[in-house]
Amino acid sequence: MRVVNTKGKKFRVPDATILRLPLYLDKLILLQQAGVKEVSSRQLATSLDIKASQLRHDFHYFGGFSKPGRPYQVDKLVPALEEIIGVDVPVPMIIVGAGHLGQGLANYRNFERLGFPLRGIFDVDPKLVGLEIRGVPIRPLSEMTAFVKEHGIKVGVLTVPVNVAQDVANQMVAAGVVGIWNFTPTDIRTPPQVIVRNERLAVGLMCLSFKTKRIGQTEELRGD
Amino acid sequence: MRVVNTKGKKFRVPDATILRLPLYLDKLILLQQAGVKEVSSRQLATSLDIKASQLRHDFHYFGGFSKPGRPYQVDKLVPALEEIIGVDVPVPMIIVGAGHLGQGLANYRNFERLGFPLRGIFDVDPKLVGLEIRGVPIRPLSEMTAFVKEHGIKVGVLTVPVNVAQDVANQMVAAGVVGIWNFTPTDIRTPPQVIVRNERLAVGLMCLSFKTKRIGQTEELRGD
DNA sequence: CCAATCATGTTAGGTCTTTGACAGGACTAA
DNA sequence: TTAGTCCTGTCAAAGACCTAACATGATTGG
Repeated sequence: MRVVNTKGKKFRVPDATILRLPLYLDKLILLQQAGVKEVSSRQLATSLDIKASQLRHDFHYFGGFSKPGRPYQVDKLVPALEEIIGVDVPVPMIIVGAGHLGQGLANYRNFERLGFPLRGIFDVDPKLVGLEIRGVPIRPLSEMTAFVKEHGIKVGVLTVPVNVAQDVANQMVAAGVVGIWNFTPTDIRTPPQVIVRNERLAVGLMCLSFKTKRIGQTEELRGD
Repeated sequence: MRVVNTKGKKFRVPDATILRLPLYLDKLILLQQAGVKEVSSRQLATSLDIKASQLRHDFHYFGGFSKPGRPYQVDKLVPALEEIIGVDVPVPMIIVGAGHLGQGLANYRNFERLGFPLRGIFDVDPKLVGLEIRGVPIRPLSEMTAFVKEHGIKVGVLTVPVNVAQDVANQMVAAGVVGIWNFTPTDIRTPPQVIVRNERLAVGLMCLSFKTKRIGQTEELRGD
Protein backbone atom coordinates (compact mmCIF):
# COMPACT_ATOMS: atom_id res chain seq x y z
CA MET A 1 0.00 0.00 0.00
CA ARG A 2 1.41 3.30 -1.08
CA VAL A 3 0.82 6.52 0.79
CA VAL A 4 1.62 10.13 0.09
CA ASN A 5 3.12 12.17 2.88
CA THR A 6 2.80 15.88 3.51
CA LYS A 7 5.74 16.80 1.32
CA GLY A 8 4.14 15.05 -1.65
CA LYS A 9 6.76 12.35 -1.55
CA LYS A 10 5.57 8.80 -2.07
CA PHE A 11 6.69 5.99 0.13
CA ARG A 12 5.52 2.49 0.81
CA VAL A 13 3.79 1.50 4.02
CA PRO A 14 3.07 -2.17 4.80
CA ASP A 15 -0.56 -3.21 4.90
CA ALA A 16 -0.08 -4.55 8.39
CA THR A 17 0.91 -1.11 9.57
CA ILE A 18 -2.05 0.55 7.85
CA LEU A 19 -4.41 -1.83 9.58
CA ARG A 20 -2.99 -0.90 12.97
CA LEU A 21 -3.33 2.85 12.56
CA PRO A 22 -7.05 2.92 13.37
CA LEU A 23 -6.34 0.87 16.48
CA TYR A 24 -3.76 3.40 17.62
CA LEU A 25 -6.09 6.28 16.96
CA ASP A 26 -8.96 4.59 18.73
CA LYS A 27 -6.88 3.98 21.84
CA LEU A 28 -5.36 7.46 21.80
CA ILE A 29 -8.75 9.09 21.67
CA LEU A 30 -9.73 7.11 24.75
CA LEU A 31 -6.60 8.38 26.48
CA GLN A 32 -7.30 11.93 25.37
CA GLN A 33 -10.83 11.75 26.74
CA ALA A 34 -9.36 10.50 30.02
CA GLY A 35 -7.16 13.60 30.16
CA VAL A 36 -3.87 11.83 29.54
CA LYS A 37 -1.28 14.17 28.03
CA GLU A 38 1.70 11.94 27.33
CA VAL A 39 2.10 8.29 26.47
CA SER A 40 5.19 6.21 25.81
CA SER A 41 5.45 3.61 23.09
CA ARG A 42 5.59 0.96 25.79
CA GLN A 43 2.39 2.06 27.50
CA LEU A 44 0.46 2.35 24.26
CA ALA A 45 1.78 -0.92 22.88
CA THR A 46 1.07 -2.84 26.07
CA SER A 47 -2.53 -1.69 26.09
CA LEU A 48 -2.89 -3.00 22.54
CA ASP A 49 -1.08 -6.24 23.24
CA ILE A 50 1.74 -5.61 20.81
CA LYS A 51 5.46 -4.91 21.15
CA ALA A 52 6.68 -1.36 21.68
CA SER A 53 9.28 -1.77 18.96
CA GLN A 54 6.57 -2.59 16.51
CA LEU A 55 4.65 0.54 17.34
CA ARG A 56 7.75 2.71 16.96
CA HIS A 57 8.50 0.94 13.71
CA ASP A 58 5.02 1.74 12.45
CA PHE A 59 5.33 5.40 13.39
CA HIS A 60 8.73 5.49 11.78
CA TYR A 61 7.13 5.13 8.33
CA PHE A 62 5.65 8.55 8.83
CA GLY A 63 8.81 10.11 10.15
CA GLY A 64 8.13 9.64 13.84
CA PHE A 65 5.94 11.75 16.07
CA SER A 66 8.34 12.71 18.82
CA LYS A 67 12.05 12.84 19.42
CA PRO A 68 14.40 10.59 21.35
CA GLY A 69 13.93 10.98 25.08
CA ARG A 70 10.41 12.39 24.94
CA PRO A 71 7.22 10.32 25.05
CA TYR A 72 4.46 11.00 22.54
CA GLN A 73 2.15 13.94 23.20
CA VAL A 74 -1.40 12.70 22.91
CA ASP A 75 -2.73 16.05 21.71
CA LYS A 76 -0.27 16.11 18.83
CA LEU A 77 -0.45 12.44 17.94
CA VAL A 78 -4.22 12.31 17.59
CA PRO A 79 -4.54 14.94 14.85
CA ALA A 80 -1.47 13.56 13.07
CA LEU A 81 -2.99 10.10 12.88
CA GLU A 82 -6.38 11.54 11.97
CA GLU A 83 -4.82 13.19 8.95
CA ILE A 84 -2.97 10.06 7.87
CA ILE A 85 -6.05 7.88 8.15
CA GLY A 86 -8.20 10.52 6.55
CA VAL A 87 -10.51 11.14 9.47
CA ASP A 88 -10.01 14.87 9.11
CA VAL A 89 -12.08 14.89 5.90
CA PRO A 90 -15.62 13.93 6.96
CA VAL A 91 -17.37 11.16 5.03
CA PRO A 92 -21.13 11.64 5.34
CA MET A 93 -23.00 8.38 5.74
CA ILE A 94 -26.49 6.95 5.91
CA ILE A 95 -27.96 3.92 7.61
CA VAL A 96 -30.39 1.85 5.58
CA GLY A 97 -32.58 -0.40 7.67
CA ALA A 98 -33.79 1.07 10.96
CA GLY A 99 -34.32 -2.18 12.83
CA HIS A 100 -32.67 -2.69 16.18
CA LEU A 101 -29.20 -3.07 14.71
CA GLY A 102 -29.58 0.04 12.57
CA GLN A 103 -30.88 2.04 15.51
CA GLY A 104 -28.12 0.70 17.70
CA LEU A 105 -25.49 1.87 15.27
CA ALA A 106 -27.23 5.22 14.88
CA ASN A 107 -26.78 5.73 18.60
CA TYR A 108 -23.02 5.24 18.41
CA ARG A 109 -21.62 8.69 19.16
CA ASN A 110 -18.06 7.83 18.23
CA PHE A 111 -18.80 7.75 14.51
CA GLU A 112 -19.13 11.52 14.39
CA ARG A 113 -15.92 11.94 16.29
CA LEU A 114 -14.16 9.67 13.82
CA GLY A 115 -15.21 11.52 10.73
CA PHE A 116 -18.44 9.78 9.78
CA PRO A 117 -21.37 12.15 10.38
CA LEU A 118 -24.71 10.37 10.12
CA ARG A 119 -26.88 12.29 7.68
CA GLY A 120 -29.87 10.02 7.23
CA ILE A 121 -31.67 6.84 8.24
CA PHE A 122 -34.02 4.98 5.91
CA ASP A 123 -36.60 2.23 6.28
CA VAL A 124 -39.66 0.87 4.51
CA ASP A 125 -41.70 0.51 7.71
CA PRO A 126 -44.19 3.44 7.99
CA LYS A 127 -44.27 2.98 11.76
CA LEU A 128 -40.56 3.85 11.95
CA VAL A 129 -40.60 6.73 9.48
CA GLY A 130 -40.66 10.03 11.30
CA LEU A 131 -38.89 8.84 14.43
CA GLU A 132 -35.70 10.67 15.27
CA ILE A 133 -32.45 9.25 16.58
CA ARG A 134 -30.09 11.81 17.97
CA GLY A 135 -31.70 14.44 15.79
CA VAL A 136 -31.60 12.40 12.61
CA PRO A 137 -35.06 11.52 11.28
CA ILE A 138 -35.94 8.14 9.79
CA ARG A 139 -37.09 8.64 6.20
CA PRO A 140 -38.93 6.33 3.78
CA LEU A 141 -36.65 4.15 1.71
CA SER A 142 -38.18 5.54 -1.46
CA GLU A 143 -36.48 8.87 -0.76
CA MET A 144 -33.02 7.38 -0.41
CA THR A 145 -31.83 7.75 -3.99
CA ALA A 146 -32.63 11.44 -4.18
CA PHE A 147 -31.16 12.01 -0.72
CA VAL A 148 -27.87 10.33 -1.57
CA LYS A 149 -27.49 12.39 -4.72
CA GLU A 150 -28.46 15.63 -3.07
CA HIS A 151 -26.20 15.27 -0.03
CA GLY A 152 -23.26 13.59 -1.73
CA ILE A 153 -23.44 10.56 0.54
CA LYS A 154 -20.41 8.30 0.08
CA VAL A 155 -20.94 5.47 2.53
CA GLY A 156 -24.03 3.45 3.32
CA VAL A 157 -24.55 1.11 6.24
CA LEU A 158 -26.63 -1.92 5.29
CA THR A 159 -28.73 -3.23 8.19
CA VAL A 160 -31.77 -4.57 6.37
CA PRO A 161 -33.16 -8.15 6.48
CA VAL A 162 -31.08 -10.67 4.56
CA ASN A 163 -33.68 -11.31 1.86
CA VAL A 164 -33.72 -7.73 0.61
CA ALA A 165 -30.00 -7.00 1.11
CA GLN A 166 -28.97 -7.35 -2.53
CA ASP A 167 -31.91 -5.33 -3.77
CA VAL A 168 -31.27 -2.44 -1.38
CA ALA A 169 -27.55 -2.56 -2.12
CA ASN A 170 -28.31 -2.20 -5.81
CA GLN A 171 -30.33 0.92 -5.07
CA MET A 172 -27.51 2.35 -3.01
CA VAL A 173 -24.97 1.75 -5.75
CA ALA A 174 -27.27 3.23 -8.39
CA ALA A 175 -27.66 6.32 -6.23
CA GLY A 176 -23.91 6.85 -6.07
CA VAL A 177 -22.64 5.27 -2.87
CA VAL A 178 -18.99 4.11 -3.17
CA GLY A 179 -18.65 2.20 0.09
CA ILE A 180 -21.04 -0.25 1.73
CA TRP A 181 -20.71 -1.45 5.29
CA ASN A 182 -22.60 -4.72 5.14
CA PHE A 183 -24.01 -6.09 8.39
CA THR A 184 -26.22 -8.70 6.74
CA PRO A 185 -24.87 -12.24 6.94
CA THR A 186 -24.76 -12.67 3.18
CA ASP A 187 -22.60 -11.65 0.26
CA ILE A 188 -23.72 -8.80 -1.94
CA ARG A 189 -22.52 -8.25 -5.47
CA THR A 190 -21.45 -4.78 -6.57
CA PRO A 191 -19.49 -3.20 -9.41
CA PRO A 192 -15.74 -3.36 -8.77
CA GLN A 193 -15.39 0.33 -8.01
CA VAL A 194 -17.74 0.01 -5.04
CA ILE A 195 -16.03 -1.19 -1.90
CA VAL A 196 -17.89 -3.54 0.40
CA ARG A 197 -16.83 -4.28 3.92
CA ASN A 198 -18.58 -7.27 5.37
CA GLU A 199 -18.96 -7.02 9.12
CA ARG A 200 -19.36 -10.69 9.85
CA LEU A 201 -20.16 -10.58 13.54
CA ALA A 202 -20.20 -14.35 13.76
CA VAL A 203 -16.56 -14.44 12.75
CA GLY A 204 -15.58 -12.34 15.75
CA LEU A 205 -17.62 -14.60 17.97
CA MET A 206 -15.93 -17.70 16.60
CA CYS A 207 -12.50 -16.25 17.30
CA LEU A 208 -13.53 -15.49 20.87
CA SER A 209 -14.90 -18.98 21.33
CA PHE A 210 -11.80 -20.54 19.85
CA LYS A 211 -9.73 -18.85 22.52
CA THR A 212 -12.02 -19.51 25.45
CA LYS A 213 -12.15 -23.20 24.61
CA ARG A 214 -8.39 -23.39 24.77
CA ILE A 215 -8.15 -21.92 28.28
CA GLY A 216 -8.52 -25.30 29.92
CA GLN A 217 -5.90 -26.76 27.63
CA THR A 218 -3.18 -24.26 28.50
CA GLU A 219 -1.21 -26.81 30.46
CA GLU A 220 -1.07 -29.21 27.59
CA LEU A 221 -0.30 -26.62 25.01
CA ARG A 222 2.29 -24.62 26.93
CA GLY A 223 5.33 -23.91 24.87
CA ASP A 224 3.72 -22.23 21.92
CA MET B 1 -0.91 -21.74 17.86
CA ARG B 2 -0.91 -25.45 18.49
CA VAL B 3 -3.80 -27.68 17.61
CA VAL B 4 -4.61 -31.33 18.25
CA ASN B 5 -5.90 -33.35 15.34
CA THR B 6 -8.19 -36.34 15.44
CA LYS B 7 -5.38 -38.80 15.95
CA GLY B 8 -4.23 -36.96 19.04
CA LYS B 9 -1.10 -35.80 17.31
CA LYS B 10 -0.02 -32.23 17.90
CA PHE B 11 1.01 -29.98 15.08
CA ARG B 12 1.50 -26.29 14.66
CA VAL B 13 -0.91 -24.16 12.68
CA PRO B 14 -0.10 -20.51 11.92
CA ASP B 15 -2.27 -17.89 13.59
CA ALA B 16 -3.06 -16.41 10.21
CA THR B 17 -4.57 -19.70 9.12
CA ILE B 18 -6.64 -20.01 12.29
CA LEU B 19 -8.07 -16.56 11.72
CA ARG B 20 -9.17 -17.51 8.23
CA LEU B 21 -11.00 -20.69 9.23
CA PRO B 22 -14.12 -18.85 10.44
CA LEU B 23 -14.17 -16.94 7.17
CA TYR B 24 -14.10 -20.17 5.21
CA LEU B 25 -16.84 -21.68 7.33
CA ASP B 26 -18.98 -18.58 7.06
CA LYS B 27 -18.74 -18.56 3.30
CA LEU B 28 -19.31 -22.31 3.01
CA ILE B 29 -22.48 -22.13 5.06
CA LEU B 30 -23.78 -19.50 2.67
CA LEU B 31 -23.01 -21.82 -0.24
CA GLN B 32 -24.65 -24.71 1.54
CA GLN B 33 -27.79 -22.68 2.12
CA ALA B 34 -27.77 -21.80 -1.57
CA GLY B 35 -27.76 -25.51 -2.41
CA VAL B 36 -24.22 -25.61 -3.79
CA LYS B 37 -22.73 -29.09 -3.51
CA GLU B 38 -19.16 -28.70 -4.72
CA VAL B 39 -16.69 -25.86 -4.67
CA SER B 40 -13.13 -25.60 -5.93
CA SER B 41 -10.33 -23.88 -4.10
CA ARG B 42 -10.30 -21.25 -6.81
CA GLN B 43 -13.99 -20.42 -6.50
CA LEU B 44 -13.90 -20.25 -2.74
CA ALA B 45 -10.68 -18.25 -2.65
CA THR B 46 -11.86 -15.76 -5.24
CA SER B 47 -15.02 -15.04 -3.28
CA LEU B 48 -12.87 -14.28 -0.24
CA ASP B 49 -10.35 -12.23 -2.18
CA ILE B 50 -7.40 -14.49 -1.46
CA LYS B 51 -5.24 -16.80 -3.55
CA ALA B 52 -6.37 -20.37 -4.18
CA SER B 53 -2.93 -21.68 -3.22
CA GLN B 54 -3.27 -20.05 0.16
CA LEU B 55 -6.57 -21.74 0.82
CA ARG B 56 -5.20 -25.13 -0.17
CA HIS B 57 -2.18 -24.46 2.00
CA ASP B 58 -4.43 -23.68 4.95
CA PHE B 59 -6.44 -26.86 4.46
CA HIS B 60 -3.22 -28.80 4.11
CA TYR B 61 -2.45 -28.24 7.80
CA PHE B 62 -5.43 -30.44 8.58
CA GLY B 63 -4.59 -33.10 6.06
CA GLY B 64 -6.69 -31.80 3.22
CA PHE B 65 -10.39 -32.26 2.69
CA SER B 66 -10.51 -33.83 -0.75
CA LYS B 67 -8.19 -35.61 -3.12
CA PRO B 68 -6.39 -34.50 -6.27
CA GLY B 69 -8.76 -34.05 -9.15
CA ARG B 70 -11.93 -33.61 -7.10
CA PRO B 71 -13.27 -30.28 -5.81
CA TYR B 72 -14.32 -29.90 -2.18
CA GLN B 73 -17.72 -31.25 -1.18
CA VAL B 74 -19.53 -28.54 0.73
CA ASP B 75 -21.49 -30.98 2.85
CA LYS B 76 -18.32 -32.65 4.08
CA LEU B 77 -16.24 -29.51 4.44
CA VAL B 78 -18.72 -27.67 6.63
CA PRO B 79 -18.83 -30.21 9.48
CA ALA B 80 -15.07 -30.75 9.24
CA LEU B 81 -14.40 -27.05 9.73
CA GLU B 82 -17.05 -26.84 12.42
CA GLU B 83 -15.21 -29.46 14.40
CA ILE B 84 -11.83 -27.80 13.97
CA ILE B 85 -13.14 -24.39 14.99
CA GLY B 86 -15.13 -25.90 17.83
CA VAL B 87 -18.56 -24.90 16.62
CA ASP B 88 -19.83 -28.42 17.21
CA VAL B 89 -19.64 -27.94 20.98
CA PRO B 90 -22.22 -25.26 21.83
CA VAL B 91 -21.14 -22.32 23.97
CA PRO B 92 -24.20 -20.86 25.70
CA MET B 93 -24.16 -17.09 25.87
CA ILE B 94 -26.05 -14.14 27.29
CA ILE B 95 -26.49 -10.57 26.17
CA VAL B 96 -26.18 -7.91 28.82
CA GLY B 97 -27.74 -4.61 27.87
CA ALA B 98 -30.98 -4.80 25.91
CA GLY B 99 -30.75 -1.48 24.13
CA HIS B 100 -31.04 -1.35 20.38
CA LEU B 101 -27.65 -2.90 19.79
CA GLY B 102 -28.32 -5.70 22.25
CA GLN B 103 -31.72 -6.39 20.71
CA GLY B 104 -30.24 -6.24 17.25
CA LEU B 105 -27.68 -8.87 18.13
CA ALA B 106 -30.33 -10.98 19.84
CA ASN B 107 -32.15 -11.11 16.52
CA TYR B 108 -29.16 -12.51 14.68
CA ARG B 109 -30.21 -16.05 13.83
CA ASN B 110 -26.79 -17.17 12.67
CA PHE B 111 -25.38 -17.28 16.18
CA GLU B 112 -27.34 -20.41 17.01
CA ARG B 113 -26.24 -22.02 13.78
CA LEU B 114 -22.64 -21.26 14.65
CA GLY B 115 -22.70 -22.81 18.09
CA PHE B 116 -23.68 -19.90 20.31
CA PRO B 117 -27.20 -20.45 21.63
CA LEU B 118 -28.59 -17.34 23.31
CA ARG B 119 -29.80 -18.31 26.77
CA GLY B 120 -30.59 -14.97 28.35
CA ILE B 121 -30.86 -11.22 27.97
CA PHE B 122 -30.43 -8.81 30.87
CA ASP B 123 -31.12 -5.14 31.50
CA VAL B 124 -31.73 -2.75 34.36
CA ASP B 125 -34.65 -0.99 32.66
CA PRO B 126 -37.96 -2.27 34.14
CA LYS B 127 -39.75 -1.30 30.92
CA LEU B 128 -37.65 -3.81 28.97
CA VAL B 129 -37.80 -6.62 31.50
CA GLY B 130 -40.37 -9.18 30.46
CA LEU B 131 -40.13 -8.57 26.74
CA GLU B 132 -39.18 -11.57 24.66
CA ILE B 133 -36.85 -11.70 21.67
CA ARG B 134 -37.14 -14.85 19.65
CA GLY B 135 -38.42 -16.65 22.70
CA VAL B 136 -35.72 -15.42 25.05
CA PRO B 137 -37.08 -13.17 27.82
CA ILE B 138 -35.29 -10.05 29.04
CA ARG B 139 -34.52 -10.45 32.74
CA PRO B 140 -33.47 -7.93 35.41
CA LEU B 141 -29.73 -7.44 35.65
CA SER B 142 -29.86 -8.37 39.33
CA GLU B 143 -30.63 -11.95 38.35
CA MET B 144 -27.64 -12.27 36.05
CA THR B 145 -25.12 -13.68 38.50
CA ALA B 146 -27.38 -16.52 39.60
CA PHE B 147 -28.38 -17.22 36.03
CA VAL B 148 -24.79 -17.48 34.80
CA LYS B 149 -23.91 -19.89 37.57
CA GLU B 150 -27.00 -22.00 37.16
CA HIS B 151 -26.80 -22.34 33.36
CA GLY B 152 -23.03 -22.54 33.05
CA ILE B 153 -22.85 -19.50 30.79
CA LYS B 154 -19.39 -19.07 29.30
CA VAL B 155 -19.66 -16.03 27.08
CA GLY B 156 -21.29 -12.67 27.70
CA VAL B 157 -22.01 -9.97 25.16
CA LEU B 158 -21.55 -6.49 26.61
CA THR B 159 -23.89 -3.93 25.05
CA VAL B 160 -24.49 -1.57 27.95
CA PRO B 161 -23.81 2.20 28.05
CA VAL B 162 -20.13 3.10 28.26
CA ASN B 163 -20.27 4.53 31.74
CA VAL B 164 -21.38 1.27 33.35
CA ALA B 165 -19.37 -1.08 31.13
CA GLN B 166 -16.59 -1.79 33.62
CA ASP B 167 -19.00 -2.31 36.47
CA VAL B 168 -21.16 -4.78 34.55
CA ALA B 169 -18.09 -6.57 33.22
CA ASN B 170 -16.90 -7.04 36.79
CA GLN B 171 -20.22 -8.67 37.67
CA MET B 172 -19.97 -10.97 34.68
CA VAL B 173 -16.46 -12.06 35.61
CA ALA B 174 -17.44 -12.61 39.23
CA ALA B 175 -20.32 -14.79 38.05
CA GLY B 176 -17.99 -17.03 36.07
CA VAL B 177 -17.98 -15.80 32.48
CA VAL B 178 -14.69 -16.60 30.69
CA GLY B 179 -15.20 -14.65 27.50
CA ILE B 180 -16.56 -11.13 26.98
CA TRP B 181 -17.57 -9.74 23.62
CA ASN B 182 -17.26 -6.03 24.23
CA PHE B 183 -19.27 -3.70 22.02
CA THR B 184 -18.75 -0.61 24.17
CA PRO B 185 -16.19 1.81 22.80
CA THR B 186 -13.98 1.60 25.86
CA ASP B 187 -11.43 -0.72 27.38
CA ILE B 188 -12.45 -2.98 30.21
CA ARG B 189 -10.06 -4.54 32.68
CA THR B 190 -10.39 -8.20 33.55
CA PRO B 191 -8.31 -10.94 35.18
CA PRO B 192 -5.90 -12.52 32.68
CA GLN B 193 -7.83 -15.77 32.39
CA VAL B 194 -10.87 -13.93 31.04
CA ILE B 195 -10.70 -13.26 27.32
CA VAL B 196 -12.05 -10.00 26.00
CA ARG B 197 -12.75 -9.37 22.37
CA ASN B 198 -13.29 -5.72 21.61
CA GLU B 199 -15.59 -5.19 18.67
CA ARG B 200 -14.46 -1.72 17.73
CA LEU B 201 -16.95 -0.93 15.04
CA ALA B 202 -15.30 2.38 14.30
CA VAL B 203 -12.13 0.55 13.27
CA GLY B 204 -13.98 -1.30 10.54
CA LEU B 205 -15.50 1.94 9.38
CA MET B 206 -12.10 3.61 9.23
CA CYS B 207 -10.70 0.80 7.09
CA LEU B 208 -13.63 1.16 4.70
CA SER B 209 -13.18 4.90 4.51
CA PHE B 210 -9.46 4.54 3.95
CA LYS B 211 -10.16 2.45 0.87
CA THR B 212 -12.96 4.56 -0.54
CA LYS B 213 -10.84 7.68 -0.30
CA ARG B 214 -8.15 6.04 -2.37
CA ILE B 215 -10.45 5.15 -5.25
CA GLY B 216 -9.89 8.50 -6.92
CA GLN B 217 -6.14 8.15 -6.50
CA THR B 218 -5.85 4.82 -8.27
CA GLU B 219 -4.19 6.37 -11.30
CA GLU B 220 -1.49 7.97 -9.25
CA LEU B 221 -0.89 4.97 -7.10
CA ARG B 222 -0.98 2.27 -9.73
CA GLY B 223 1.91 -0.11 -9.41
CA ASP B 224 1.43 -1.26 -5.82
C1' DC C 1 -8.47 -46.17 -24.71
C1' DC C 2 -6.45 -41.68 -24.89
C1' DA C 3 -5.97 -36.85 -24.69
C1' DA C 4 -7.51 -32.83 -22.63
C1' DT C 5 -9.10 -30.59 -18.69
C1' DC C 6 -9.68 -29.57 -14.07
C1' DA C 7 -8.61 -30.28 -9.53
C1' DT C 8 -5.97 -31.03 -5.03
C1' DG C 9 -1.69 -31.96 -2.17
C1' DT C 10 2.93 -30.54 -1.42
C1' DT C 11 7.12 -28.05 -1.34
C1' DA C 12 10.71 -24.67 -1.86
C1' DG C 13 11.68 -20.00 -2.39
C1' DG C 14 10.60 -15.28 -2.04
C1' DT C 15 8.26 -11.69 0.42
C1' DC C 16 6.44 -9.43 4.18
C1' DT C 17 6.42 -8.64 9.15
C1' DT C 18 8.12 -8.63 13.69
C1' DT C 19 11.61 -8.33 17.02
C1' DG C 20 15.70 -7.20 19.64
C1' DA C 21 19.43 -4.22 20.10
C1' DC C 22 21.52 0.06 20.32
C1' DA C 23 22.82 5.09 19.46
C1' DG C 24 21.78 9.13 21.21
C1' DG C 25 18.46 12.92 23.10
C1' DA C 26 15.88 14.64 27.27
C1' DC C 27 15.00 14.97 31.85
C1' DT C 28 15.73 14.50 37.07
C1' DA C 29 17.92 14.46 41.39
C1' DA C 30 21.83 15.11 44.00
C1' DT D 1 27.78 19.22 36.48
C1' DT D 2 27.10 14.42 36.39
C1' DA D 3 25.17 9.91 36.80
C1' DG D 4 21.10 7.55 36.23
C1' DT D 5 16.78 6.79 33.99
C1' DC D 6 13.52 6.94 30.46
C1' DC D 7 12.50 7.45 25.83
C1' DT D 8 12.48 7.53 20.59
C1' DG D 9 14.42 6.61 15.94
C1' DT D 10 16.76 3.28 13.32
C1' DC D 11 18.33 -0.93 11.35
C1' DA D 12 19.53 -5.65 10.59
C1' DA D 13 18.46 -10.32 11.68
C1' DA D 14 15.04 -13.68 12.60
C1' DG D 15 10.67 -15.33 11.92
C1' DA D 16 6.17 -15.90 9.88
C1' DC D 17 3.64 -16.02 5.89
C1' DC D 18 2.34 -16.30 1.03
C1' DT D 19 2.81 -17.83 -3.61
C1' DA D 20 4.07 -20.08 -7.88
C1' DA D 21 4.98 -24.28 -9.59
C1' DC D 22 4.45 -28.93 -10.21
C1' DA D 23 3.42 -34.00 -9.32
C1' DT D 24 -0.40 -36.59 -9.37
C1' DG D 25 -5.29 -38.14 -9.46
C1' DA D 26 -10.17 -37.83 -11.35
C1' DT D 27 -13.30 -37.00 -15.02
C1' DT D 28 -15.09 -36.19 -19.59
C1' DG D 29 -15.67 -36.49 -24.51
C1' DG D 30 -14.44 -38.51 -28.66
